[in-house]
Amino acid sequence: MAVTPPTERPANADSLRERKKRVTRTALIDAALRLVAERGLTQVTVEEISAAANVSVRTFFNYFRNKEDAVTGGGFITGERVTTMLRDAPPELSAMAAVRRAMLAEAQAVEENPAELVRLLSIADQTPSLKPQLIAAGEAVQRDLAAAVGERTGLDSSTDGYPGLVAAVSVAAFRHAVFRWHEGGQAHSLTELMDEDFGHLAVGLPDPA
Amino acid sequence: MAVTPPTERPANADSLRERKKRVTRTALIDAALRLVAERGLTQVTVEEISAAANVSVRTFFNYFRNKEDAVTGGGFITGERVTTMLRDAPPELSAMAAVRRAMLAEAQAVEENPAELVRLLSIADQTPSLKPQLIAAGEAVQRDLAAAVGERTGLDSSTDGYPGLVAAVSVAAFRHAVFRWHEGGQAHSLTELMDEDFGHLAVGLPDPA
DNA sequence: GGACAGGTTTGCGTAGCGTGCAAGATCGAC
DNA sequence: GTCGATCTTGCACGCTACGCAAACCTGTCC
Repeated sequence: MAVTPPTERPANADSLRERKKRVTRTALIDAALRLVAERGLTQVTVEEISAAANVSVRTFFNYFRNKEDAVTGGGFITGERVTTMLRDAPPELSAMAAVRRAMLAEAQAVEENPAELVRLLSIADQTPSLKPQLIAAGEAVQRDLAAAVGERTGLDSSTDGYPGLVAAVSVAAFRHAVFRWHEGGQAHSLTELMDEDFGHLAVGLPDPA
Repeated sequence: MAVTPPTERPANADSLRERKKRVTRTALIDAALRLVAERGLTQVTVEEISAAANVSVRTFFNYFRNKEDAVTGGGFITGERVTTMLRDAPPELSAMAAVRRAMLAEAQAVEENPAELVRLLSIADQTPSLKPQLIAAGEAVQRDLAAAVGERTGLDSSTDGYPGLVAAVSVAAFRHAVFRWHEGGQAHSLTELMDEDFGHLAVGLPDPA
């Protein structure tokens, strides 16, 4: 056979090399999260993070552009799950109904293992300079989501505004629910808060009675 | 008279001192925008910006935390106008209707003098690292907006979710309209795009026919 | 106009950030 | 085992960002 050209085989996707990279990456993220949670972002240097992960500083910068990237590098929504859920949703659902479902599923996933997200959010509200970075992470999700909504509705997301609007608004609502959940000390269920927000959205955000 | 204590008079708000500060600040912003538009963010140093504004580098950092701040420092929505419009809107309007009005007014204001915003947006899409910063700038507006909506609806924006949701979603829609307007080369009227988006929102974002 | 208090600018020093480069180590395929 | 590709590392360098203290400017009171 040998269909694969000699030079076009980056890695087996689960080769030793790839595994090592994943280990290094998560080691750096873990070290960053731990140290920053202890002392605050500005009181931790890249050198310390690198040392804690047993790599050189130069290697740190091969993985992340900066300290902030390492802390938020785990990210909390991948967008992947959301978009596949959108594709698999029954076709009779409207786009917004499908998005609502996907977001609720995401919320449930978070609630099954909230510790990591809570740690990240706690760091974030002690470190205002992280917020832009966190928001930027959501941007990628929003782009994917817009494309998926476009696919679902048969609209070209680059010319028609609807898919992009749905994506922007949905991510905003998601974020709002997550922040509210966190601010309230996770007293209320994230799933409920999320459903409440998307319920408001679905009826056009009229004044509450 | 002499009601004012000796130490409690920071500045006349329009004293020579305050005017000089404003001049320096805008000189720095102008220099930053001009140089970055010419060469790109990474190809301009703080030293050059400072020199162009006739101040020392140290002074630059007295005004801005970093280069990005200087470029986006002008910001494009102040939030002030929006919130006062909200307060002055006829009380029979629903919160969303009032927000819609305010946002449309803001759009019209932009269209009367689009050059500055267009320049900023052009820089931004040649410099992806600026986007987080730009979006973060909208955060302040969102907070003000939430408070204003809370006032209007009689809800406490720190406990009730509705005002925050309206603010988050509205800012998202605003941003979406602005980006779309800019991506389309300002071919469509921003006001129209804005109204379209808020129209979708008002009816719960159903699938387009 | 002189003097004082508080605010602003500046230069200096310094720790840390972020990247290009080239040498060496490691891995994958044959 | 060998060879190419990839990853790690040290080194060097310029830029960023801030603390500090001296010099300077502004507003106010007498």
